[in-house]
Amino acid sequence: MSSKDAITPREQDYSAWYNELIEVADLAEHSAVRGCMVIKPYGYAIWEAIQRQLDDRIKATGHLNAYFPLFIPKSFLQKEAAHVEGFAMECAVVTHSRLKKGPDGQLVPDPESALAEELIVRPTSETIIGESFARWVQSYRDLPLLINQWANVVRWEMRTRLFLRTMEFLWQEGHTVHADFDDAEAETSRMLEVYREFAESVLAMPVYVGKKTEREKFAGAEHTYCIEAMMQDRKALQAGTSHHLGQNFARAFKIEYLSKDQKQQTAYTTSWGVSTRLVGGLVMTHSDDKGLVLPPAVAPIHVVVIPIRCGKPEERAEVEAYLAPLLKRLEGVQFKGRPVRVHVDMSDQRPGAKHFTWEKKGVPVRVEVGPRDMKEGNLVYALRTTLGTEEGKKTIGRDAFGEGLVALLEDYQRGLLERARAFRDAHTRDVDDKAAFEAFFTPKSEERPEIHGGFARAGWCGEGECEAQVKERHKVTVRCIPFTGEPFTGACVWCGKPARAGQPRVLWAKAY
RNA sequence: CGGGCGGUGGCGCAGUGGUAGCGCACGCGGUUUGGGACCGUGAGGUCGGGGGUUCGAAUCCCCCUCGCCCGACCA
Repeated sequence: MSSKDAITPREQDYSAWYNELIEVADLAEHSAVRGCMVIKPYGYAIWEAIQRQLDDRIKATGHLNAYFPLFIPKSFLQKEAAHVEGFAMECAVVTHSRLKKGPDGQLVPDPESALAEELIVRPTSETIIGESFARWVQSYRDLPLLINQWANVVRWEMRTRLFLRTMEFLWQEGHTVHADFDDAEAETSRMLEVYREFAESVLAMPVYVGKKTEREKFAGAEHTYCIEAMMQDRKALQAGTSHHLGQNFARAFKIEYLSKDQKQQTAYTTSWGVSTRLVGGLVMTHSDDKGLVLPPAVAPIHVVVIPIRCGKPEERAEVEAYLAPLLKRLEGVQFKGRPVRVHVDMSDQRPGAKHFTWEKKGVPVRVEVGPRDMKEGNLVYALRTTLGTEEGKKTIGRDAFGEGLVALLEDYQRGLLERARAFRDAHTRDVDDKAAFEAFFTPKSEERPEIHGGFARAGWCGEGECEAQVKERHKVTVRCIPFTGEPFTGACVWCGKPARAGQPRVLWAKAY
């Protein structure tokens, strides 16, 4: 693909579109290390925006940040049976502490430096943190213990995709300790709600909330709650998880406290996380065939100004003088608690080329300033996506633009959420008949196998066997058992036995 | 980890045994500038890595590696 060409349209090949978009928007690239990515400055700025705003919420709910080691002694991982079972297949293992020159001059691990106990590069930190928590928690007065860490983790994946699944990824992982089950349960729910609100108000990504099935829950958890988003190819993306770990890790690591009535009690723990995968979700929720589309809340740049003429020093000076009152006006102006970010593109590309560049990078508002506008006290602006309203550029007074910018960004942010919600709702359907269920998930065309119905709400008996068969046959899984919805009294869509009592229709979908 | 397809300048590609090329991007000079400018002139590649066959390998053979797609696994 030459840089002059447009990217592959979504209709033609959704995967190719995704990969090319990440390249042309300059978000990330493959590294020399298989399965690992380099997050480029523009992509990292999006992650930083996510971090900042989520970190604010994590702190607002009483959590403190801390940092634990990258390396986990193998014996720690082994202490929780289900946990080690779940992660054993994808662990990077450190076996030696130094290199030496081998017979052929190549560096090899020095056999004499073999570690007495091998170290695992953390795939998640429940165990290493559990070991600390056991010492930190002594009394009921130490509870609840509410900790979060921002970190990288490694899971040795066989098949990777930029942002969606890489061997190393960045995330936050909250780890908390509570006196009893109910308090841990409240925490698990509270943080899921933080994620839901964050996804919708910051990422403009509508999500379904619910509980994972036994098959899909976190290795070592009592139960797992999740937020699930629908991508434009109608597949589900697990965008965040919150786990009630019960006493599983507390028992394994002896996280115990003396209660008010002088009894030694085993604590209850939770963990919850979201990762750089959200950036991939963001891309697949909003972007179009022209490139990235970003909600202003996470856009590294809110407004890019494209001067029509700025080749000569006197032209630049004129543009700068014209923009000065606007930039001054916007100083200190905030959107979603962060300064409004304006970039003036004085590079020597032609105006059209600048439009294409910034359009691909998803900047919400592009502003043109030309000789005509400067004469008339105006500027011309265009939104990255018009969201179905009237197309094209609008002329507005320079000062009026400054006045109205925050409202413009707010409308745009809301518009993206509404559009995504409408798309999701249009492709989420109650399906009660097995034949209809199968038809729903059967691609309409060989050429575009990814296009299928979307999310189906359907009855489920609750048996893992049914789930397994559906996955085998249609690559469809239960994404979650929604918290809301009428208890469903009909049959399991697959086996025909009665749906599990008191449970609503569950959410079935193909997933990333 | 299995199957398929790929790796030639930053990007996209041509080149099937005989002097490594093209387009875009890039540097310099100039003319331009309201949706991807044009002219002139330059720079840039031990052809993914290693081994083999050959007088000679980007090209043929073997091994490795990385990427993409499909499976199994997974945030």
